[in-house]
Amino acid sequence: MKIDPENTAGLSAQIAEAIRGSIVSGALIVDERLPSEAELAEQFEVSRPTIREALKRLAAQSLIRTQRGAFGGAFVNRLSYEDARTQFVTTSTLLLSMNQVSFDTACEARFALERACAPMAAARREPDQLAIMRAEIARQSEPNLSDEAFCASDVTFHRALVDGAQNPVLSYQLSGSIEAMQPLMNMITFSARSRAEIVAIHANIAGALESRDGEATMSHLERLENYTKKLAHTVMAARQKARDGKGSATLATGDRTLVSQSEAKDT
Amino acid sequence: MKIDPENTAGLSAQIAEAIRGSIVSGALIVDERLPSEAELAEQFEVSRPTIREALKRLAAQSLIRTQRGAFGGAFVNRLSYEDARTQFVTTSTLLLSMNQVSFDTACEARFALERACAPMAAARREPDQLAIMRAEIARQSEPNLSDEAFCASDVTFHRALVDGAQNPVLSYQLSGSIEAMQPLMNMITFSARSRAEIVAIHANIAGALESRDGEATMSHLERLENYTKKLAHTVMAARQKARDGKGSATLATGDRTLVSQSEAKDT
DNA sequence: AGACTTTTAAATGTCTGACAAATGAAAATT
DNA sequence: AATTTTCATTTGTCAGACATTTAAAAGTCT
Repeated sequence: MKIDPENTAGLSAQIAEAIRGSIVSGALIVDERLPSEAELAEQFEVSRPTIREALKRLAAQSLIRTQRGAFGGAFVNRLSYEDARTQFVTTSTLLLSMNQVSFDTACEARFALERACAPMAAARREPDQLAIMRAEIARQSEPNLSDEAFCASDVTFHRALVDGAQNPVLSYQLSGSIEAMQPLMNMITFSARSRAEIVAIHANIAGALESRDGEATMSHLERLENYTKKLAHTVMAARQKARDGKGSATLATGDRTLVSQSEAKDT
Repeated sequence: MKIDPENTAGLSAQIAEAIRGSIVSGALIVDERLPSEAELAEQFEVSRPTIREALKRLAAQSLIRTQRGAFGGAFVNRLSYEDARTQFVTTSTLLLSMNQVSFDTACEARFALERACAPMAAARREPDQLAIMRAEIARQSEPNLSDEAFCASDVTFHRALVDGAQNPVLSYQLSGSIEAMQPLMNMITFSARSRAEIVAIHANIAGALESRDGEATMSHLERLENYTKKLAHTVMAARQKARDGKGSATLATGDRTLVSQSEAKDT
């Protein structure tokens, strides 16, 4: 593990990379304690603040955790599904909000992934997941529910569906993907009419899962995808009209992202 | 944006979180320059090293980039698909290597996701993707190819398939997922016999995509999944036998992960 | 002897102050 | 007018110091 002081990348970045390599390669195993900051500073021949910056980089990625006090220090973290999911959600959310991803593209990806686990969920779902889905359907039927709460319930519903596949790796990816789309979904204002339609499809999905019918689950999901896209298009068309009204020229195609974007200044 | 000095989370973590919030909420837009470290230190009423640690945390997640010199500073980064993918791959790789994920579970997730984009790839694939797949099939047929090179070619092949769906969000997730599984795949030693089998299935897949047959693509992918699992089980059974030979008692089920694991010391 | 309290050493968290290096803008020079 | 030099700004790094936390070790009392 040697460091090049001339490298423009910066010492702390190089050191972080070196330690990350040791973790990935298995030289440092889970729960193993790293040398103290003072020792690391000596090893890498840099100062303690530099080491600390490197460690903070690793901590930001949940690769290590630190503990104060005697016999404290930095320890290799066991990356939990929850930690991984959180990171995935923040990354995906930012990706969607900063890259002018069209609503259709994001929506298509999300439902393609969700359909992927429909057959597995139909085959393996347990009463728990069905119960959650039924409960969320009931909540979504309440008339006094805010749009945000409706969307949050939607996320819980679909997460239960994904969890029904009983595959933690799939759950990690899909629930992250679904959650990352929530800000986009929150842009849609749901009328009583559209809510009823969505709840009906949700009920279809729950029913298909109950009777362990994977094919039906997939086709209902497809209907839901198309309906969601249609709703989004309606919202965007309305906004487009409002924008046209105040005279500013904007994109004519209705399939751009809903979130407001800063002008893309490519570096 | 106020900070609580009494919070046990640590000042730099709180400050990083505050700035992250400003970025996610849109208060800070892409390519906007943050105040200088000295100014931030004054605003948050902490010292510059503390601010620096916070900024390094954000830099580790590609949320900001820094530039030295006059009119330099920290700038909000536009998160690119490539950056997001890289982060996703490292996170997923670590997750798989540190959580005793069974090979079957990871394999099942990977192929479920890949099948999800098969219909879209069949409908939209362009000559480019087909050309890449044919080229990789040719490479995989070379007899003098190392196992690692064979796996790398495998990744390229499947990535082309995924890219065929023409959905960048899907590509970001799936190619990341496929790449994260490579270390597990590298554990398998491919005999000439098994390579021939895999190449044949790959050819089937390419053919199905060429004729835009989504159903056939999916069924070939399913065959490939089952064959991959079978291969892994054979390898694991052999290792199990070797381990039994030297007398150490281990798990009897053959579906545990291939990678060596440290004992799980739950915190 | 055993249980409880106090001490203590090690480690991280933070601060102050300083210097080096890079960088672009403005000023000076040709 | 073009080029070079100067210069202020900002990040990168360092050194040393003190505060705070923590668990082990030593001490004390019953």
